[in-house]
Amino acid sequence: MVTSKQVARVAGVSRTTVSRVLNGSTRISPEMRQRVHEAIVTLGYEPDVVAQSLVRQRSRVIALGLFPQEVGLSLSELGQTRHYFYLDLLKHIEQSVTSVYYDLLMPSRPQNSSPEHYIRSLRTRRVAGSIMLGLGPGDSRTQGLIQADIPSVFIDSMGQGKRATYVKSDNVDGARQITEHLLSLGHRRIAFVIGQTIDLPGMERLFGAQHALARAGLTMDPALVRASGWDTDDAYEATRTLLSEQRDFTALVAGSDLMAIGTLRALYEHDLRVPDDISVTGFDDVDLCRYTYPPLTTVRQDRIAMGQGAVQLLLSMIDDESATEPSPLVVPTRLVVRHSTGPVLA
Amino acid sequence: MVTSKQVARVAGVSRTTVSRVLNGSTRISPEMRQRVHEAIVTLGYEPDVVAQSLVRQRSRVIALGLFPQEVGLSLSELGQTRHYFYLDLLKHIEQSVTSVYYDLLMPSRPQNSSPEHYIRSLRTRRVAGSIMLGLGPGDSRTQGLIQADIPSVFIDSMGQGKRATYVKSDNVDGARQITEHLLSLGHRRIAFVIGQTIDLPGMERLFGAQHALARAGLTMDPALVRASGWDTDDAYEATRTLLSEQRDFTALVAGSDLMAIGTLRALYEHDLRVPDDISVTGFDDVDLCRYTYPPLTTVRQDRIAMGQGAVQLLLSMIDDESATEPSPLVVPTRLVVRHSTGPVLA
DNA sequence: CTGAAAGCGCTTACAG
DNA sequence: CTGAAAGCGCTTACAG
Repeated sequence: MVTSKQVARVAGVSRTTVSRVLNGSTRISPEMRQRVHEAIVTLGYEPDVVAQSLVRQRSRVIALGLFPQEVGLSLSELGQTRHYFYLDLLKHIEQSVTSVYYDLLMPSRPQNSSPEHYIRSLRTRRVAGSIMLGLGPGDSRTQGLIQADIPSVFIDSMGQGKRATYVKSDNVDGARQITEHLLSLGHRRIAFVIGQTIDLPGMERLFGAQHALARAGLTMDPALVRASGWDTDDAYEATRTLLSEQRDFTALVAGSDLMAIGTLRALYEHDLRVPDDISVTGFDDVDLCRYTYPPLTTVRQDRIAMGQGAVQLLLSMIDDESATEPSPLVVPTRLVVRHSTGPVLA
Repeated sequence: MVTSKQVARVAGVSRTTVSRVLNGSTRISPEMRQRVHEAIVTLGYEPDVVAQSLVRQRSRVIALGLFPQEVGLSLSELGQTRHYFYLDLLKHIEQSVTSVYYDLLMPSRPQNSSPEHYIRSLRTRRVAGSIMLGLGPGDSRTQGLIQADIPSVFIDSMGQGKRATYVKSDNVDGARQITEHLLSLGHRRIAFVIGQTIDLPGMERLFGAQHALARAGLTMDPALVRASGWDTDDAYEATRTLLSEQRDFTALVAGSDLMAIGTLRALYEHDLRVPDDISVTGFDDVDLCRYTYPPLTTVRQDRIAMGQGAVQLLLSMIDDESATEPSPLVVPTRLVVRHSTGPVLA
């Protein structure tokens, strides 16, 4: 490999000067700068990032932590329906990270991974920061990260500390909007097939719905609420069970779009038509929404704002050592009305 | 951070000894080993991987390259239906990589990425090797990698060199099996909605089908062959077009399971029943196959063997500098008969 | 504006 | 079996 030493020799300067040119230091005579640049091109030099990481005590790498998990596998779960939205979000994260020339790392995680262990492994890799996507509420990694000095941003789970903050959609407002949409269509008996109530999005969406109901002078009927899990299949099963137990509702709010897909299938199998017999709503606004039958009324999460915002926050923490505790970013959501919802037919 | 120097001091030995204990050198007295271990535990020491990488001239990191792409984004496309199978495969790759304590890296790639540029960026990162998944036939990265000294294995695209090899399913045989299955059910007019003919899996599957037909004394009718692209939607559109032009076929071979899903939808919209009116087959055997209606007859790709095999090959190249040119791994495929295929009804 | 020297945290011949 | 010294390829005070 070409080293800075060789560049220095060819350019007839010291390695110090080469380094300075590379790092855009001022106080370099144009002539030196010129000579060094020529040598760099001639030799096809590119600095060794490992050496840079060592001396700077920090690499240009951002660790990615995904989902609740025991075994430490990050990509394993990505194909699951419950993570469909995150796949899309990940794209924007990667885009932002890549545009500032950081790499994304999936650290291998040992089995016996205590919080300390996890932190230590990030530290020995000298990662500049970490982005944690969709962790569960009691994830051991959160513990360590919020008190460590490694900048980190959590998406869809809460983590706050001197060098940690989080990003999330305004789930409460989104759920409120969509529930109000149903109420305005005349629905009064509304079923809720939600993901889980212990994680952040699940909790908030439930809360938002309750809020909307309360405003309308209604309360949520516990018999119409099912915390099924976030997969398409979970929602499918839960909807079937719900239908077998009672079917006096005119609308069903699913916890996500992919869940709504499961719900739709269960309804069709029961010969119920959407939206004529029952209105159905999703959450997320993934691309598939346009392909369901009928196209899904849902709440759009602004993944661009979320992804870019998360990276932005992270970079500002990385660059500003002395930063004050960064405040969380709450991204607005927006109701998208398609054809899976309609007025109550007397 | 705790350094080996501190460990040495606490244990009352030299850093050399600490290093030797860590790297499992023999020729260490049990007593020394004991003392060092104690110090390590006491201090919670873990070696700095960046420093290790520098001195060893190699990091414990494997770069991941995914899909044909201009912009250098790896995760962006993962959600597309055409990559559904790869998501599953990726899981096994990660599992294998992680079990030997390597990290997976998605290097950020600059826009003007020439082959040399790509190689240089891997080199300055000191990656131990790279796994390239589903690249297109003329990918610029392949060029560089096959002549570079960075060990690399290509999955589903061909790349061979002194330090490069590839892994793929036996697509030819799989396509042959499934075509013969249809032939044995009495089908003679068989349509093919295939992904693309320029990439490796597409080419091989087409070839296998032709082979089976030829054996039966038949030839492929060009009017019944559509190279649509690999997405569900592509297959959906292609099937619609096909049906609008001619419908004198009794079976349809889709290029993948996800494509078969698109095909099924198009057939239903034309009021054709599967398998009574038309038999349909997929390829891959993804989990969704059991959820389609009817469950899909398909060819199973052994993703475990592919993933583990790829990592195995890579590690053997990494560990054995002087290795001879490694031979490619071709993983057997297996016909899985479900309910989307049936005999021709007179 | 420029360079010699020290140092980042490790490993590895080389001596003993 | 053990350690002092050199070195991996950079950057960064410190002098000048």
